[in-house]
Amino acid sequence: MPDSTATATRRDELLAIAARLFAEKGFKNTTVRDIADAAGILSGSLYHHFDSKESMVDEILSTFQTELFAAYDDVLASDADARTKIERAVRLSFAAIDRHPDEVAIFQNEADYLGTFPRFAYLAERNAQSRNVWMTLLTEGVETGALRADLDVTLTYRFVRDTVWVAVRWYRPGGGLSHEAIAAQYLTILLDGISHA
Amino acid sequence: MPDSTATATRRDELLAIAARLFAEKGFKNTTVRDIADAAGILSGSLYHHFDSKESMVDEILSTFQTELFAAYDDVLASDADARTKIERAVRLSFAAIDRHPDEVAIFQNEADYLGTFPRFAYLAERNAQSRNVWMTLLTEGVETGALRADLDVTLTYRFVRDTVWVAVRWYRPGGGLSHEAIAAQYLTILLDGISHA
DNA sequence: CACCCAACCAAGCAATTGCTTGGTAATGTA
DNA sequence: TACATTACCAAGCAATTGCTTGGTTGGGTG
Repeated sequence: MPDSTATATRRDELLAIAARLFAEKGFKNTTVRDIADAAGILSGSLYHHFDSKESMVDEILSTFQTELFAAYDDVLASDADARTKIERAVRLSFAAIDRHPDEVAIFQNEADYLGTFPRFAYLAERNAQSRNVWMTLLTEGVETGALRADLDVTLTYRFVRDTVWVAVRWYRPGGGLSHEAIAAQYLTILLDGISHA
Repeated sequence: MPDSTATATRRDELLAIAARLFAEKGFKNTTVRDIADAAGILSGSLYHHFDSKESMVDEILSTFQTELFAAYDDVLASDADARTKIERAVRLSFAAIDRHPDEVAIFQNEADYLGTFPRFAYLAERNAQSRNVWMTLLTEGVETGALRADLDVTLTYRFVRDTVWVAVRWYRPGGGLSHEAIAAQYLTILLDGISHA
């Protein structure tokens, strides 16, 4: 029996190495020789596993997005109240940063640029999908009275989206602060503000 | 008398063009030919005005940082109360995004990478300086009772810093929302939260 | 009129880039 | 033993990159 696990494992190893470098230095700024060096092989050998450097990023991003949006759909489909769903969506985002920091960083840093190529058109679609999720949750929150009535929902959406994901810039898995603790603190600030009650 | 104004003007034009491209596509991803094309000249002609592509970013970033931190120092030195100073610092940041969107974007996107080169060591220093400003303001806010006593000041600093600057990703000067309006909305969320009172 | 100089062109070079080609070593499988 | 497959190497090519060099132009200045 051919060990398809070992095959997939080596590929996944290389993908993980590439993801780390793309996240650290940027996609364009990472050469195939950088990736190969980090993996202990020659650059040409990468092309035994992948078609192109572009297809590496493509696979990294699309795999991650699929997983992430499945989780969002779960929250949307649940029958909890608006506030609970918002809290779950926030916590789930910080958990994603914890589990896939490189993927989140790549998406944050490169999506705008990569999105200009037809191949990465799905990035814009996912972005619209994410917007729908948050706008739905926030609108429901205002309508049910869980959130302030005078909220600019669009602006709040941007605020929440940006603040949650930008944490990938400083959060390091295994550091002093767990992603759950950060999510909790963030939710406190978001929901109740930093001002003295 | 040689017209030193015209000289400086052409240089500034070229710098502005480079800044726009660096902000749009990234530093590494923008070629000197891109810049020259956008300016209507040949790539080699850029080297009549600048030493290198690197020195262009350098000048763009250092000029902006000098202006920005002068404004922060103003706020810090004022004798207003903590909450007023925080509000002024926030408003001033959104004003900076309004006046220098390209420079802010470049700093946000490239500072981490450029900071690894000795030439751009000042970026890390400025970063530390910015941290000092915010930590001072927030700590003073907690001590004077303007802010909640249970705040994680370091975490709050990161949230404030990130949220303010990340707005450069979607804010467009001259759009429907003024930077003052955005700052006001943001301050409402930050200080009082989005939850129903 | 002779000259100056800022701004630019034309041409190209050396380094780096993504990627290709033909081959090899190791580990299985029939 | 013959064959297949996976993972890799060695060498190099074509395109792109930042930058250099020597020369030209055109609006001023003395």
